[in-house]
Amino acid sequence: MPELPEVETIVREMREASLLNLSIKKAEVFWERSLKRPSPSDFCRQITGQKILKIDRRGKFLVFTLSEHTLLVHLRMTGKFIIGGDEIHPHERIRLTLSDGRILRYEDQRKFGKWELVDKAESVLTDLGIEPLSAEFTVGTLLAFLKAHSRALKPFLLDQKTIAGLGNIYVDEALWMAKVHPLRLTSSLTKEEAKLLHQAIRHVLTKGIENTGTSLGAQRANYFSVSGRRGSNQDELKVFRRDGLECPRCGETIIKITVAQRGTHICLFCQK
DNA sequence: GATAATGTTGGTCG
DNA sequence: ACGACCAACATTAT
Repeated sequence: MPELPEVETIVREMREASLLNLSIKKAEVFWERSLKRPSPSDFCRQITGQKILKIDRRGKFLVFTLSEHTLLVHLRMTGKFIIGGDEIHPHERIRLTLSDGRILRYEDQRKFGKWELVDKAESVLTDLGIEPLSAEFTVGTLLAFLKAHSRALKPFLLDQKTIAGLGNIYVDEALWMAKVHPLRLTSSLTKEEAKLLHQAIRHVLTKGIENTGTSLGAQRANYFSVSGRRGSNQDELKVFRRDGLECPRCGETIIKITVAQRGTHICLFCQK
């Protein structure tokens, strides 16, 4: 669930919460496999005393630049950060105690998320594709990517090696907005369709960030940001999880199909 | 109460 | 190179 807009929201809220320039006083690992490397004991020993110099996002990764190392965190499906509180939550996997006394807790119900403490972030991030909200991501670059492959559009957009940060929600929304079917072959898109798709991708991601992310459902398992606030972008979704309801553009019933083993929501009238 | 489905990614196997 | 399938895991919906 945390896709680019959700991760971006977390980064911004961490900066606003003044985590920058604090140092890490203590680290505790409650679930070892949430840590990809190094070992829990090495991790705790190495990270203790390091200062948080920068907090950034690359694709769906959170990138913490520390004084000696870089901490990379991928939230996968259910990872989340919470500042404050004291009791250990049942889903809490790792905890950092900061120099001002505050606690940064990492919860991950399904345990898919991963932390990694590395010397150089590049070693992990090199395989990631272009940032879709960067100036380098133009219609021209998208068109070149589309023509370079011949595969279904949806798996292409979900592939982090090409464009970094899109997930199931924002891909369905972007495809609906651009009026293209998820099974269309990348190589078959016209220049005009590529332009619409480029606009749509940037639009849904920008809106998602403005709305501080998408929080589906009412449960705790769903996305909420560092502050505990839910996002509001779920109210803006046009097709995702809206199967059986009317397409907001043409009134046709939205259907759900499977594409690349992922639930996929489309309007068959709008997306041929 | 069993079974299916769930936002992500990485691996294997054709 | 690409897609189908599975695995990691816990919880909710059917």
